[in-house]
Amino acid sequence: MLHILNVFKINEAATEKGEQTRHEILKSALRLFRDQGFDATTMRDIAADAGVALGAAYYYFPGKESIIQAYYKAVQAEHENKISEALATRKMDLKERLQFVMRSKLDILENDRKLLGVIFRYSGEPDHPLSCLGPGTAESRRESIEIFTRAIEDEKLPKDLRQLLPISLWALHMGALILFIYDKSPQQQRTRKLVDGALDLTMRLLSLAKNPLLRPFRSRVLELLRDAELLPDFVTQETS
Amino acid sequence: MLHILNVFKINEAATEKGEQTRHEILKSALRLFRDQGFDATTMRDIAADAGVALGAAYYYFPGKESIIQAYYKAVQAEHENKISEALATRKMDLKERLQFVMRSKLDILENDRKLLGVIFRYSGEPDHPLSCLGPGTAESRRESIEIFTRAIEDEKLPKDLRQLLPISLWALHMGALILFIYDKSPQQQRTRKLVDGALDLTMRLLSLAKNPLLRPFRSRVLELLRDAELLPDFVTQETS
DNA sequence: GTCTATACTGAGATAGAC
DNA sequence: GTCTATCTCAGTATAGAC
Repeated sequence: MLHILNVFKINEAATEKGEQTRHEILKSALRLFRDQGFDATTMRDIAADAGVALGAAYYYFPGKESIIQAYYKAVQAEHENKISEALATRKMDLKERLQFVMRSKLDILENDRKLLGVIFRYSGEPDHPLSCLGPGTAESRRESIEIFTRAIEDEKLPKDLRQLLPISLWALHMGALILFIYDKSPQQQRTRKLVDGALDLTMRLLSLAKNPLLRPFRSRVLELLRDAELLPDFVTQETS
Repeated sequence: MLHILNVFKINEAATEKGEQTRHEILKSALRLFRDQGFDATTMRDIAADAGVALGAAYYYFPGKESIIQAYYKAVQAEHENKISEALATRKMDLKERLQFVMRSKLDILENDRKLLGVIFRYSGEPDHPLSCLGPGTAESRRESIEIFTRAIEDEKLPKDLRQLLPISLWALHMGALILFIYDKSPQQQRTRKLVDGALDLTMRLLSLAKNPLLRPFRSRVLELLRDAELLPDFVTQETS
């Protein structure tokens, strides 16, 4: 039952009073969210549990959702740490690297599948600052895609695939998170199997992509996504 | 500026007082939602606009979200009507039929892209009755997938593809709706182009699927989805 | 800048009268 | 079936202690 809060230990050590309080509030909030669910937990509960006044909670976090946002940022930070560490110490081929990226993400989120759902709450509302596909989260999304870019950067790949792959893998990863949330199988085996299988297919597709028979498809897909502005430039930048 | 409310005309004609009131509330709600957005509109606004008391609004709709649900049901009903009519009157080949299904859906939702976002609000919360992927909306989802099943039923297709295609097309359609919501291009050309292009690719892939070179992929994909319980049986039935 | 205490507002939801 | 009155509670505002 290892929880994500390890991340905050960095802050917890060398910190002034303010950061300490902020951390306490965050800790209480996450425990309550995990315990009773996001909607059932009130800001008053959180403040009470953290031993501060309601105003203090609002002083540090504009609202409940921004606490979730802080949590997800911490998740991403931990994910990046895990990956940097693994890339530095182990020798892995492409498939192993991608597997590591996917699996470690699921491992981190394992006990927080309910919290994760809140991340998707505004996915259909472009203008909401927490829309997981909107401009408000562009930076976080860019970082997330970057992880995949790094995982494939040593690979010999044609330029177009180098552009296409990270965003596709990121999309796969987002889909996996959704499935993960709905997955009632023990230890979410279903999701883990699907991710492995999908990566396996991706590997095969990659080597197949060079086949002359499939060339037209490859450029067709790229053209399509480019027209729809679904390539990274769109996803990572502000749309006005 | 043709709006979806035509659908309700069926009710509007032969109806008792109750249905009439219900319809008035729905009509007011949708107008206000379109005008000021879903969250900015209160049940009080709706009741006032419809000329009934707050309690009356709650008598007919358990809450704001259930109004959206009623709206989306009407959308689906209209979609089905349009398609039945088109299938009965015109001769279309497979691609034309699928294009018609996709395009008519976008046409119906054209002016309600903001409302549409609410449909996705609980996509990350399996237990919420309005989760667009959860058990609570299984019936509506089944109907939606059925539309695609009907659109391909006259086609000569191997059994496995017959099972795989409707759910894939439905997924494509869901993705298109998301893109549609975010699409700021005039008349949402981007989304429409993408849908056309994606269908074009689908057609090519279909004919390619018979190529011996791609056989292993086909069965691999199917196996993968089956293991992940992502084929219709999962999506349309209750999960306990 | 950090935090407490308290009170207010607005909105979703419900109970019970008619 | 419909209305009025009321409840609850998230979020805000504020005034002031340190």
